[in-house]
Amino acid sequence: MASDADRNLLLEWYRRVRRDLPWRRSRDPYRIWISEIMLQQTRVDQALPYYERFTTRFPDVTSLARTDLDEVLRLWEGLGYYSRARNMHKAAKQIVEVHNGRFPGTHDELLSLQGIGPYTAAAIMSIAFDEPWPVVDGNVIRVISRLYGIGEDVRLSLTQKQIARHATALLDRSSPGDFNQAMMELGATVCTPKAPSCPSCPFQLRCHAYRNGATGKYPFKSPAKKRPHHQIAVGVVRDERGRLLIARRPDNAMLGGLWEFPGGKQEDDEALPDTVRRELREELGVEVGVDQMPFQTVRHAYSHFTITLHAFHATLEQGSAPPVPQNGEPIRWVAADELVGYAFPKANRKITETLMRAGK
DNA sequence: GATCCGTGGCC
DNA sequence: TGGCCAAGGAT
Repeated sequence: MASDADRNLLLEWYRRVRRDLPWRRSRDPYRIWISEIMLQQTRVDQALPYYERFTTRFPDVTSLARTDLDEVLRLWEGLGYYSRARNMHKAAKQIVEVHNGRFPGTHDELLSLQGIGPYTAAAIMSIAFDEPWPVVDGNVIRVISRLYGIGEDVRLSLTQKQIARHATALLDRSSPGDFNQAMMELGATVCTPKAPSCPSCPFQLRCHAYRNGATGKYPFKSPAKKRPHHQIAVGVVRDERGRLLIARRPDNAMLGGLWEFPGGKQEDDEALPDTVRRELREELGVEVGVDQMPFQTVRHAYSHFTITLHAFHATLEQGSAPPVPQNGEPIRWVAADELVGYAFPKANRKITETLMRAGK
């Protein structure tokens, strides 16, 4: 199936057209690791500015390990999938404690690190250490399913194993790093999900999908379930000094470690101000007065549901107990111009931007 | 195996 | 506009 001719076609193409990306200017496994984590489910253009800021602030694994998670999350804010940042911080500590700060160089050692799975371990082994481990990411799945005409559902692990066997057979064992990056570069820039640029593809003439005029049929992916929509109401509680109440989300939760305005999901037949009162009573043990109408409404799409977020001004009622978080996580009263110092998820950040403008 | 986990760009 | 997609991993 795979031949030296195939490998050479791809490598020649890659060495001719490859993008000049910052992580391609280094063989430092630490920097390769940072880039691979950031690029998980994330486009190059979105990751680029984060990579620059992150590697400037944390030039080595030791500096990352000794920094508070809150500061790491602040640098990660907006990039999404925040468990990546929490896991990376934990892995940095593992590397310092278990490996004396030297980045591990075996596949098993990499897999034992938090946040490193089969893809990332293979990527680091091949790119940073020149070891022949094939990567199988979304790009490789798409390229190989078209190249060999694999029509089974790529959501199935059996299909992915089949594709992994092809990737192993095709891998150039003398330049595994370039080969893996070439496969991904091809998927990202030529063999794209929609309207692939087949005339500029090194595999055009040997591609099963192209020869059958069927690039749109590969890869086959079974339909996704549609995402539910929720109404969310939050309270922006202001004290007598004008400070605002924010709460930190638990590390093991969605958006874990980020800060937010307290609130929650609207129940059936519940007015939104009542949602705010109920949620703040449940979460913080306080009684609050809430505006009748929200001062801002934000629509937002998460990975598996969508929300409409309604933000209400609120104040503690006379005689209310002070806020005490029932989940044991920190809360804080902060001035509007201090909100930049905390990591907020996107929908909440839109609220803070309004408040900071109003605070000027 | 199925589900959870963010955000931005694209059509 | 709504759904799809992006260099996946953990549970």
